Amino acid sequence: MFCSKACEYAIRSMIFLADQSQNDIVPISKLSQELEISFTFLTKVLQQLTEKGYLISYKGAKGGVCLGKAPEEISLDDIVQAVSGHNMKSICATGNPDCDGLHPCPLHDRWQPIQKMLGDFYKETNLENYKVSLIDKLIK
Amino acid sequence: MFCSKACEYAIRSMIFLADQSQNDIVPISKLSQELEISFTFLTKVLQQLTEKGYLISYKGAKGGVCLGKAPEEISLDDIVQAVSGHNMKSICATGNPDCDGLHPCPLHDRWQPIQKMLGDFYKETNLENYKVSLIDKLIK
DNA sequence: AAGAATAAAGACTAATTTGTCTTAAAATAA
DNA sequence: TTATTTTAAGACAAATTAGTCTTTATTCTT
Ligand code: FES
Ligand code: FES
Repeated sequence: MFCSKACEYAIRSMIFLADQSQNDIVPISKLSQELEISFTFLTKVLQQLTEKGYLISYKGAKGGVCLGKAPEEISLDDIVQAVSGHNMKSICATGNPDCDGLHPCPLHDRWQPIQKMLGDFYKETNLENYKVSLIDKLIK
Repeated sequence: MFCSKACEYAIRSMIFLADQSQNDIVPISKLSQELEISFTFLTKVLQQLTEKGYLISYKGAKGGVCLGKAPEEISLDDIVQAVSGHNMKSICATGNPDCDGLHPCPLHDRWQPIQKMLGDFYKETNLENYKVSLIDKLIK
């Protein structure tokens, strides 16, 4: 819905890897089993993350992938951008390609605060803090 | 991004119609010109809104479409649902088909407040109040 | 009654996304 | 070295979405 299937698979895979207590090397076959995603398709999706440095891949026996950066250095927005080529920063509710306020669509004023929170969520959520609910954050 | 092109076209068309001072009958050809959307494609999209009663269509010379209900009776969520068949109420950030809290994905806790605001936005925004910014609403 | 304007409907095409299959390349294990 | 395990890469197929084209039915105008 918000992003493509490919994006969703990427996010789920990255979270799975972040959940490994050590930054272990996990074969994509295992990821595909655990997350119930087609192995060959997942391989292609994760290649895009490897290209951008968010994953490191190892060929051969005992090979697989592991996080390429510290968990707090990888945001959901990074993942979305790597896989789908655009971020969640300027999404217009009516499909305007640039929701920048210069050429606002009729929904712009009302949509903007929602859009802002959405963009912040993707940018500020990373593989370290994704477990912390935003409500907890407000309580503290 | 959030919805399909068809959805975006539907929302833009409905807002255009709501902006007519009277609830005039507007030919789809005019909508397609003003909004720069393919005429034949737009015709098919708007047919779905006519089926659900959100539009009334008139064939023949001087024909066209007009709103089928009072503007405040038509929410963005109604439009999305009519055209794409699903609403914005339970959207999981990782593609989980039912984001209901029973089978939460790893992002659920953190995502939920955002999801709530998003759902409320689509449900509470209608063709009458879409111009009112949510910031204004808070100030009052 | 005849012609023009308009939505409806259905078959078709094009583009994009999703997914499969096969082969190659690299690394480990025996 | 040879076999096995794994990612990489590219061609292909299937599904979904977007868009076109043509015909029909309806309504207004003259
Ligand atoms: S231009 Fe549409 S929401 Fe900003
Ligand atoms: S199940 Fe994924 S956000 Fe609720």
